[in-house]
Amino acid sequence: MGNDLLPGTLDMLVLGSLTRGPRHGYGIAQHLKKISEDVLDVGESSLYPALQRLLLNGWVTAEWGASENNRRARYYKLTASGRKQLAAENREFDRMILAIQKVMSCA
Amino acid sequence: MGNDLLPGTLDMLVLGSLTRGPRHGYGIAQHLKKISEDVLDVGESSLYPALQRLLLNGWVTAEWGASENNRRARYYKLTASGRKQLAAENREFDRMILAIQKVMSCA
DNA sequence: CGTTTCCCATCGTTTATCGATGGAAGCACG
DNA sequence: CGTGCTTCCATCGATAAACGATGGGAAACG
Repeated sequence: MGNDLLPGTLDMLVLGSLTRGPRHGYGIAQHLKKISEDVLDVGESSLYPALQRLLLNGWVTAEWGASENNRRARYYKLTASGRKQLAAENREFDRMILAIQKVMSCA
Repeated sequence: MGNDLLPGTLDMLVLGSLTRGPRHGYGIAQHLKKISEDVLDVGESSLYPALQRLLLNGWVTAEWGASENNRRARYYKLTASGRKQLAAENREFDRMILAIQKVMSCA
């Protein structure tokens, strides 16, 4: 039931989910859903392509490991460059939101 | 230089530009650019398809007229249904923004 | 055992936006 | 009068992002 998220924000959301430490894909999806109180519902078919992008750009690294309960899982970790990217996307996002709100509050 | 706007928000922005009265396409683009202080830069090739969508959905109507300086121009006007749509999109947008900000402020 | 939960991932489709392009009509200027 | 700038319309093809459907394997759970 949770609606589509705003396109263009997925990479930022994923990077943001990794600031507190590495997570695996499934964990990222759950984290987003939980923190947003079910507003954001990222399907895995959106998530994994996003993670591929982030890997390609060097914004995260991946490492196989074991999840809390003995299952194999691929942990994604924010790199220094990823942190910069996150900051940049955040700034840009705020800029946009502000601009949009100016328009919306009429003037 | 003004960057891409957030995808998915264009319809809302266009509808929002019409709350104060009818405008023609070119005027909408200028209005957005001006109010947002050059942050939003909607190309006409993004704008006209959007206007077509809005027409198809009955959220705006179009009427030919003359612009301030003797040029032929097509004026787009918000309908009642368009006003409802705008309100709905606004609510949804706020919901998303709030959710995203929750994620971004860590937690 | 069978089912659920966890966790990975790909493929094909859809949809939005953009860049490039084209045209016509008024205006300003030399 | 011609040239070019601004205004205003619009379409087309490419690109990229996100989604739905789908598939599979391995641990845990009853």
